[in-house]
Amino acid sequence: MGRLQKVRSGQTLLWEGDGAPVVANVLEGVLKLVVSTADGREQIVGVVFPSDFIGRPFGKESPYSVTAMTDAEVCIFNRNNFDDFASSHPDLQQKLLRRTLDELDRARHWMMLLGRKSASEKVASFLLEMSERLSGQGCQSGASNGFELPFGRQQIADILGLTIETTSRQLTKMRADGVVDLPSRREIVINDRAAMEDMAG
Amino acid sequence: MGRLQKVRSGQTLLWEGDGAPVVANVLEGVLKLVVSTADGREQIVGVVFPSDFIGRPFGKESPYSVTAMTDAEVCIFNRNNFDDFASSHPDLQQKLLRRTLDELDRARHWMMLLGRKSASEKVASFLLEMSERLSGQGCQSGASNGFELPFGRQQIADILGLTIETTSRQLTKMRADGVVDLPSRREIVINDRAAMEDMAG
DNA sequence: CGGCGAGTTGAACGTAATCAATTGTCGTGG
DNA sequence: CCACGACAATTGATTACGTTCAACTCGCCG
Repeated sequence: MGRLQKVRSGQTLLWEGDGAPVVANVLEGVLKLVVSTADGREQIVGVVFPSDFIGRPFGKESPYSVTAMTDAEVCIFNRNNFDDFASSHPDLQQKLLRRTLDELDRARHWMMLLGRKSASEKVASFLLEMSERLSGQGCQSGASNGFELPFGRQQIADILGLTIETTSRQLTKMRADGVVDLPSRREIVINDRAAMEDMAG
Repeated sequence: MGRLQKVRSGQTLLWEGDGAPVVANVLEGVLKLVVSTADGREQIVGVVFPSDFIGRPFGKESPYSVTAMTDAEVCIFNRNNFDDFASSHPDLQQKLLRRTLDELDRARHWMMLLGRKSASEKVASFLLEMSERLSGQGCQSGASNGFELPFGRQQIADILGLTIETTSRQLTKMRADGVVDLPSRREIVINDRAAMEDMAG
């Protein structure tokens, strides 16, 4: 019933406003959910990791684009089939409900960040959340202090509602203050977690 | 099984971070969902109207406060009872899932507003959305051009991630430009909907 | 070595925040 | 009915933060 599909980094799986004929499960890789304005500004409204769910069951059209940030692998279902299947499988539906409620909590928490936090607070909050979510993935459990981000500066900016320059400046400053190390473009090492948590507001 | 409860304007039903022992249905009035920082900044992450749902099924603690913005009336359920009941009633669960998915879409759309829109775009978007949501409530169907907001300037600011001063200035400017009328504190009349939609970005 | 894209750094600008004062509105009591 | 007080909203002046525009650096691959 599900179809395995490989997606290359940068490739878009679903387009904002399109009729969304599919839902999917992420097996491998990281994808982003993006909302855009007419004049090209972008806001990333969600980041999807393996075992997470993609698409909009019971809906007409996709409210956002879904694009791979790394090479990825997803298991695709026809939406109508899936809707029917879900309707007749309460246990699946409950699982889906729980996930959706979690996503909603996360989104609302993020709204506070976008609406009320300063640039430095945004970056600090972001690094802490990524440290948590990525270490769930990685080898050891618990939040490890070093991790590799699956995306570049521009994408961090699109998540935080900042420009790439401001994002870069904040990271540079954190490094200067000794709060983090930046061994390579996409690697982050949190030196002083307590200081970071203070900064996050 | 449900218990009717009246709530006075300003009264808080659920506190952020508290164990949330209840869920509820709104019968009458308007409530807000609020997330706060340690230093007192507030962001409204949701506005709840009659027939909408409140609370966090299948969760430990409430991720936000719920406060009445007007006198209100809600139907309260014990959360554990509700969870059990939902688990054994797939139709209810599906309804809840649909609602939650809708809320998630709305929240994500709002993230774009908070992260990427200018003050004037925010206010315009806000007025258009309220025009839609409130006219569903009111007498006639379709979006009517005049409506009464259930909240004051500070609360609009807390929804848009702005200060009260900026919000006020934007409204004044829109009135000066003839796009809206402001017959009283809480009344809005949209004169030029097309212009408003342009402004919304 | 050269060229390209991603990232960093710098300087000037602009938007919204902040601080402060004034106006307006509503409810209460004289 | 009007005067008053309390609170909400508006308006003004100034500041600060993040954006914008531009130049430059770094790492990587041909």
